[in-house]
Amino acid sequence: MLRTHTCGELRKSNQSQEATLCGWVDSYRDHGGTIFIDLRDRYGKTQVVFGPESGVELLDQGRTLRSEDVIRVTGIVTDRPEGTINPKLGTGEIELRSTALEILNKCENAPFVPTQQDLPGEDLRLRHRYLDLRRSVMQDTLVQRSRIIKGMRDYFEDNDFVDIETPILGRSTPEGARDYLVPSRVHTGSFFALPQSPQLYKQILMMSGYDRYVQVARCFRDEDLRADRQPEFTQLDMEMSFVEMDDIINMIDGLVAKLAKDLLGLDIPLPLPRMTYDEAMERFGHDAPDLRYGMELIDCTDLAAQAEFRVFRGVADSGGRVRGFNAKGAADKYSRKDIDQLTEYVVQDFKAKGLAWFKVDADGKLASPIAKNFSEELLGQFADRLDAEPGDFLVLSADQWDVTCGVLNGLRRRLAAELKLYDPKAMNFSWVVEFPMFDYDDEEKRWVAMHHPFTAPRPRDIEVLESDPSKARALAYDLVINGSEAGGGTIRIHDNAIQSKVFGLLGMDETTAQERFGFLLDALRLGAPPHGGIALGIDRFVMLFAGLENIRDCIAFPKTQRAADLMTGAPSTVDGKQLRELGLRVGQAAEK
RNA sequence: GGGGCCGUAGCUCAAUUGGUUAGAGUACUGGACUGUCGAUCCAGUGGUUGCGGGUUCGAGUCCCGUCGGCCUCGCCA
Repeated sequence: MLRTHTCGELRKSNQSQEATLCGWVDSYRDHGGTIFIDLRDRYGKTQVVFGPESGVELLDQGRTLRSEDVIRVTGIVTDRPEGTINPKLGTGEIELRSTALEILNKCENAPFVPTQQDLPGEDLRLRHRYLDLRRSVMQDTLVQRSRIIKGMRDYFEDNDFVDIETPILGRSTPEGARDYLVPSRVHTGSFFALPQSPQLYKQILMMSGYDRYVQVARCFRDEDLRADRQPEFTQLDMEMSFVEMDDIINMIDGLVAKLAKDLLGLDIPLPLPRMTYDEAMERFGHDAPDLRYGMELIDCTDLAAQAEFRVFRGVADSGGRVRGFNAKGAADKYSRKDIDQLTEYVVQDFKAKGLAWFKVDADGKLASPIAKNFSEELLGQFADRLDAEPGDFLVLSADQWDVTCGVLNGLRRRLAAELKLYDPKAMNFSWVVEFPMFDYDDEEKRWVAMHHPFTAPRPRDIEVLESDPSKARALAYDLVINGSEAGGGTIRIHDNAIQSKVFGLLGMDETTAQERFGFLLDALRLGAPPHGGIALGIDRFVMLFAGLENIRDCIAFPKTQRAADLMTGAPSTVDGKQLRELGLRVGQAAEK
């Protein structure tokens, strides 16, 4: 090693020892006859001193040092003089009196320095990621990430899971997300797909007798990005045989409790609370409700049906819903202009036609531009239903059920953030279970799997599978942390007949099913144990555990919203030769 | 594919209703200084206001297009 100690290591007990440190120049303070350098590595900072006793030559050399130079410095560990101890540094009681300096690499004209107080724009940070990753916050996050993954691996190892790798080059399936494709040179005109998840492989592993499988798996989905979504992400993927839903959930409960204890020092009572999908949508309008605050949704459709107000009655009469919630004491926090903005938000983002609202005045009466359309008695009933007290702010959405879900979930999250209704450090874990098996796709005019086509229905729903697919509920479960989906899994179908039936419901004829999933259908007739599993989004776990607001900050080399790597310039065009070898020609749209 | 915000010195930002020579902090360069730790003090360098077009006597500012970053709806089994 070029160093004897790290920059976070030296203490008073090292007094008078000779030590050699390597690191980056964090800052320098030149007083003429004395120069101070804070030398930094990922372990900490140590003050290095070049003084008169260092000699003219060394002092002049020290004077050339600038931020982010990489140096190797040897000196004597010395107690700091009275009154110059720096309590902010772990090494603040000592300093290194330099005797030799080697500049390993100068840093010239850095576009930004990791120590500057105002963070540069994110494009610059991504373009020069090596500078950004030197920031202590980024280093702490990546260390936290490493610990989370180790915690997960230890936990599953302790529970007799086997870590098995599955292929990155696999078969494309049109179901689900868009695939990233890799052309095959050997099979000209054919393509591999990068895995959206190791789903089928892990099921096959269950049929192969590895009854507890785990993998830290990289997954790829070619869909548009979000603050919490990257095209390339990492899952903690696991699968178990001879289990029921409770077994998987209990296993993950134990993991969550362990991670919360080890990393955050939190004691999480188990079992984690559960609610069904139907309950979540009814109470919160979303399948990953944020339970850190209240403002639960309340149905008022029956009251709306009695109103003269056409918007309400029309919606009630046509099978829609009128629902809302009460933002306690928020009436004076929202001006007419603010409410106009809320209205614009729900109209633009959730296809609402408008937003109904009331402020509760000092007498407990509901005040609003639309109040004149209601009898006083009916207003009183709305007030009772919504538990209205003076100063409350009530919002209501009148529309088709799915629109009211979107609108009210959006408003609930927005108001909770604006009104600071929760402690940003609070952690809330819960399960949402029994998702619908299917969603109806209006464009394709067919049923599509809500989770994936291998999901088992609740046993009692097998008979309604064909008669009324919308009623069938799945043995599916999502882990929700602070209103964010942190993982999801299902019990799988382990019966060939049911699997074929589900493929059929999804509009897949037998030939297609055989072609795409023949190997699975075969395996389901050759000794398939009941099995199920789950995948946890590791990036989101880290993000939520670290209290970060976007997923890029917990990934070393993330993509931008347009799915590009600004540092390397990926994706890029390739040589004509490479294309010819693959038998590919780029079309006009791509050339433009 | 739709909606929104942003782009001014290396970096972070300012610039009145469209009006004189586009400013500040920081970084950088030179100088002073033996105890600082956001060192301090003095002086200086630094600009195609992302790019292209338009409106105007006059555009950083208004309009259109385009590139890039972010947020979001759709999308994400």
